[in-house]
Amino acid sequence: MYGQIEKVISSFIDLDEREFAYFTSKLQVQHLKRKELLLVEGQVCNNSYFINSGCLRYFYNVDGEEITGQFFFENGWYADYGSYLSGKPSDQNIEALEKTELLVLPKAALDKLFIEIPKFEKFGRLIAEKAFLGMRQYTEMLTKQTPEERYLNLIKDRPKVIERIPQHYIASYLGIKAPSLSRIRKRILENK
Amino acid sequence: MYGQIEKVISSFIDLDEREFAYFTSKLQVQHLKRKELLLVEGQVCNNSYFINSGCLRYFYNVDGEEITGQFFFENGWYADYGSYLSGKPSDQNIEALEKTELLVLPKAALDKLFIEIPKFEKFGRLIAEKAFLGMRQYTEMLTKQTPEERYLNLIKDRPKVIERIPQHYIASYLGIKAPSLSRIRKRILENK
DNA sequence: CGTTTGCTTGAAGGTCTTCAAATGTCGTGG
DNA sequence: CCACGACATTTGAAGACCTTCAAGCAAACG
Repeated sequence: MYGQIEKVISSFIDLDEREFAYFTSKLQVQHLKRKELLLVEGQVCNNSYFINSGCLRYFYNVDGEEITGQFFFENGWYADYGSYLSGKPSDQNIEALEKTELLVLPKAALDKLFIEIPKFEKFGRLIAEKAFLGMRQYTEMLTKQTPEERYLNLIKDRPKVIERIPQHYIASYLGIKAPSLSRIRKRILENK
Repeated sequence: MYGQIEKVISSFIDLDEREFAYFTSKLQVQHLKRKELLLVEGQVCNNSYFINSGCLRYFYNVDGEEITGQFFFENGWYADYGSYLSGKPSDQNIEALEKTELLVLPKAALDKLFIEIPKFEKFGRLIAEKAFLGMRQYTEMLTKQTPEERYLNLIKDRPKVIERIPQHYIASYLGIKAPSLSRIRKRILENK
């Protein structure tokens, strides 16, 4: 039931058996169907989620058009950090792209863990640091690389995205439109 | 000498007088002239910096061209988080745009504080969370807004940038070239 | 007061977008 | 398990916006 979460937590902090059992006692399982929404714009994100299986994407709306911000796969964490931290309504939507199983960690539970087991404060810091670095990397990708370079690097660095995600979502994630990505793929094939 | 740093720290965690004195005992003062470099690509960032006065910008090179990533003003913090956390060489350069006074907090000192005064672990988490939100906001600005919207919002949200930073750095920060920003400004003036 | 640095402007060129239509693929219900 | 329908991808043509290159002008630092 608790999949790989112990391994993932252990890569951040050392917990003994009792602490881990206490931690898992806070978790709930949640299932999502393909295309089901986990969070809708306007709601407050009061949980963080560990992905046991499946995958999620988050997106936001600009002039009625969806922009995809990121994809999350099994053994990853998701929360709308902005809403989660501030308690304000989210401007994100989060959607399951496949049948997905989540472990839900309510904010109240994690806040309590920060106090009861101070090691978790470090866990919180490391998660935030990692989130920051991921976001910076994404930003630099958008500013440093041409669309074609972005796509080639995505193939190299995150093949899961190429294999499992519909192309028009990938295009949006790369900052271009679906027809442009299609033409980029054609160009790459022709130059091989 | 320690300017506003006490106030800024207090907004994150509560320290008593002794703890704060212990904290400041770790700090060193550093002065930079206009255009002086604080960190050069390839060096490891082993400090974090509190800005007493002046301002900094960080930039990185892409095909010989400088891209400006962010500006930092008095009472702000700066560190190249990527290099700081990993111990790997930085790919950033950091430059003083004005005569600048810094308080230097060595990484070793902060790591020691995490252990000696556990409250600092929370400080570290809050700083990381804030850094993440700032980076996400910047990314969404780049993806959601047109160049003209970005410039208008910058005027509204961060007038200091408009007043104190040369225009071609602002252009780079907004993801466009200097001549384009110049034309945007012209367009705005004409439509008033 | 000179020299460096930054800003503006024009013309030409490139790349992505838009719009639209045709083709292809995949998931679901029968 | 098949067939249908919805959704996704590809492609063409035209257009928009930013960039490039280059030159002239303005401003500001020392």
